[in-house]
Amino acid sequence: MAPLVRPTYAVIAKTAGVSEATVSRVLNGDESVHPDRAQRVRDAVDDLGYKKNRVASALASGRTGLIAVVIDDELSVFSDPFWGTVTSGVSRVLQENGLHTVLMVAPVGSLDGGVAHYLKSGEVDGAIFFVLHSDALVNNLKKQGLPLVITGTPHSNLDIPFVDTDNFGGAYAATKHLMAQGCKRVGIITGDIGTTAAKQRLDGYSQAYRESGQVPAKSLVCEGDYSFESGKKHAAALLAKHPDLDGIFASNDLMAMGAITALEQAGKSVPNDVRIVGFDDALIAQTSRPPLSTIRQDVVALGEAAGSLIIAQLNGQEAVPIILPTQLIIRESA
Amino acid sequence: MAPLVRPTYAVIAKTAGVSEATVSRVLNGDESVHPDRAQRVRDAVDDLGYKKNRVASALASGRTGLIAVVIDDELSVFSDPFWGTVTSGVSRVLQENGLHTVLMVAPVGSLDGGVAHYLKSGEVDGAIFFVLHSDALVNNLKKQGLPLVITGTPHSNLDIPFVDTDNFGGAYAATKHLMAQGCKRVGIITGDIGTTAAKQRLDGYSQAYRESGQVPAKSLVCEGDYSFESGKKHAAALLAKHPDLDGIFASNDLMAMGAITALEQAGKSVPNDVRIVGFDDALIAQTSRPPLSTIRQDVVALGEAAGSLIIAQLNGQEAVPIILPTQLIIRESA
DNA sequence: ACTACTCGCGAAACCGCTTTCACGGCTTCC
DNA sequence: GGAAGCCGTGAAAGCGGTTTCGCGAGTAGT
Repeated sequence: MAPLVRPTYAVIAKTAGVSEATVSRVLNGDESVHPDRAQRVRDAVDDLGYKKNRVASALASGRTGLIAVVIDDELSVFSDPFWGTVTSGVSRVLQENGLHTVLMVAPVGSLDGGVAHYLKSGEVDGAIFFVLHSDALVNNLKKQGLPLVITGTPHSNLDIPFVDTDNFGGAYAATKHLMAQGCKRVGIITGDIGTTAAKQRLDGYSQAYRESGQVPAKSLVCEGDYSFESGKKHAAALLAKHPDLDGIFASNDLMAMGAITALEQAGKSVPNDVRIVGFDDALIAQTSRPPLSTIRQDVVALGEAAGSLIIAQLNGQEAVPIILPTQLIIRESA
Repeated sequence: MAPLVRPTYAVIAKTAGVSEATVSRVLNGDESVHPDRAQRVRDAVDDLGYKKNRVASALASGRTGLIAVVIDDELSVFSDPFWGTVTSGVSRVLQENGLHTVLMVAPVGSLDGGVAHYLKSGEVDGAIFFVLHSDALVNNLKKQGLPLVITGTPHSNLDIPFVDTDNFGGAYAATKHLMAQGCKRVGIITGDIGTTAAKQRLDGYSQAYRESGQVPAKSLVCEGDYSFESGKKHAAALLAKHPDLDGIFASNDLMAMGAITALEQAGKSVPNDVRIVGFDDALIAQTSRPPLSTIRQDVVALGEAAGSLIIAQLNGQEAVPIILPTQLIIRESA
């Protein structure tokens, strides 16, 4: 069993017959130590079951081994499995690299709030921002030289590395698929158009539409809010405005399901009368009736990419934005 | 703007005209400092925009202000919004108390793995375990005096405070409700019976059944695995065995939805022929068709309770298990 | 053979905060 | 009036690593 008091460098140094400085060198991979002495140190470490005290190490070196994952929002964000899944991806990559994930779920608010202070206090070696409501804090942190990563394409050009799903490409593929199935009049229910993801998906839809030789009517575009209810409401509205509607691309699966509900209530059959494609490939896409055709994004990979960008920065490597590909999943709704 | 180099006690002490010891006392709420000097210190802190270096503080005091949330499983756990939601509850409570959440998603494995080492290394002031596969590690940590909390009732009596939902009461209420609606033959699709939660829900069902003057037939009990597919499969099997089946209590909403699908495929109407109640009140319960009657558990509150139990222990207070009540939500499926 | 470097290694300063310990000044009690 | 006790305070010793600096030995250059 492990000893009650954990050994320190002093003990290692004595049993290995070297100085504490040498112990530190060996444990930090300094090559300049003679192999024999290095081995003696390693033996002592093993014998004593030594584990470095990361706090002391952090104080001396200025590196804490902690990366903050900041979710600038209320708790509700986490009830969506999306962010939880991204977080697990982040966590895994960091853990593999000896780093740990500190979770901060809170409205970030001002530059002076608790979260801001924590990030500035040097307690973390880097930060990953999920939902970004204001650029002020990240700009400030960037100036302080803190390695940062943003998930989702930022609105403005922040010159901070980010990771994102290929929203444009996914929406483009979804719309193309609908048209390939023979749809002539395809509506879109977007997400909050204030977010870049929603905007990019709309752009992908528009592009595919134009390539079919038509211009999407303004009235075919509805701005939803990613909720089931909004999908339902806008699908009903679309149908009312366009009785010949035969396709809908919804910016997420939940709205797609709302749309299915609305259409069936209106006596339309999915996919016979109207075809529907969602986005995300969430769990509900499979349990939906009919099972939902959708654009799969690899959410864990998104988190892993974010983690790897942080690590790249810590290693002084260049960190360039990462855009992950999507995949069209064809089920029964389209 | 904040100064480039952060001030230290030395600076505060000099500008306030006191010793560093006094600065420390003031900043840690020691009452014994003369009010005037204390105020001078506070003024200096404000003027200089001082923020305590928590790493140095941690080294000196032995308290890191970090609480680990350990999920002893693969990443997949997080694709279920359940744990993400619990985590956000934990995070919020801790943050309010000046503590931070360190997320560890990994198979804990042996007593010697990375997670185990981290927890033993004194880098965290406490740990909250979510999915617990083995008692060995927690027992070990408990012996070391680390404040611990477990979510979910442990199998064995570990004498470690835990938080849980009133699984028994919820299942009891669900079954009672079905019977009150006139159901005579009610099946149950449980979760993995190896988990205490699944067992408790089964017990609640059995108890309600018995109080109706009947004994639930063995063949009315199916062991599922919380997946949509398993709900579908077992509902079909139940119906095959019991053509007079008129009610199903499913241990979670996803299985309840699977059951609805199976029943409708078998030509049964929900709720007219068979009534169904789920458990969780997940998002999908509302979007289900028909909308699912279910047992709501307050998942955020579960996390908050876990956080508060950790805090209680840190304050030297007694930490007793917390069981959170459930609520019957009546929609259309029963 | 003598200076000039290099190289491995240990002594010691240092990271910034906490906490013990002891001291000077007061009050309290016989 | 003197011993005893209390209180607020500062000096200084840690906490357990990391890192600078310089020394002595070994190698090389002339």
